Amino acid sequence: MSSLIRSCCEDISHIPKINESLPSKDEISLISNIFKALSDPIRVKILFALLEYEICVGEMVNLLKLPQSHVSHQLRVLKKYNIVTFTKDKKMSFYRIIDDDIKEILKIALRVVK
Amino acid sequence: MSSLIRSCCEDISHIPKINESLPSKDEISLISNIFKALSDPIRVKILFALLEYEICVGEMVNLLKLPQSHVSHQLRVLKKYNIVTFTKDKKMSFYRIIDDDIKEILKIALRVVK
DNA sequence: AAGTTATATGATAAACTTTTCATATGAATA
DNA sequence: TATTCATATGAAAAGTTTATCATATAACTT
Repeated sequence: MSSLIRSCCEDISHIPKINESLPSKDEISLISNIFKALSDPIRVKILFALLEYEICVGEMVNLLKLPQSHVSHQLRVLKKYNIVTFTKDKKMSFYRIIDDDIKEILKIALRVVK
Repeated sequence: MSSLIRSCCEDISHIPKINESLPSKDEISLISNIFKALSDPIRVKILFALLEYEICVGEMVNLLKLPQSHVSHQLRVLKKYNIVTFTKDKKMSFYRIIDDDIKEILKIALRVVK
């Protein structure tokens, strides 16, 4: 992983080769959407809480100490980008992370900043 | 990883336990900054190109077909959040990804969208 | 059925990001 | 040292996101 090829506009072009190796336009857009979902500290805090818990909105309000509508809006962003889903039980919605790969991304990011 | 504890504002509080398990405020802010850096499709494209290459700005302009100042500004964002660094050689700046963990995050995100 | 509780939605102001154009810097070459 | 080329920076318009308040919905309770 550490010996990188150098690509420069002066020498013979690596661009066709690089272009072949890149994800498609749609994939790139979906990938950047995942990271957009994770790019806010409140949402990151929610997601670290959801690593091992399934949490209802009221409990998140207690955890985050933010207005309930603010918490709901943040959960909406996470839902919109397919990071979380929820199960209804009585009056409550219990949120959880959909994909273990997202948990893995969060754990690696924590390792990076540690 | 799949058996989650349910935390609800109605029953005995899991909040002290959850709070202990969470990264600090500063760590959460740094983590969300990593994701902010990755939250734009142009920057994601740049980073996938940098997975196996060290690329100068002019070559990125050729690859992305965007104005040179736009590419420079995007690289600035990636530098600001410590995702990339560069080596000067003659008149040129060759950019590369600093940390293999960031490469790992990008590869996992690609797997998620595939 | 009326009241209460849990969550979601809509509208909007404030804050931030993206994109562009123009220009600056700084290194190499004539 | 003047010119050229590669990259960086600054300012500003356009676009997007965040945070807040007010209100809506929907499901239980009385």
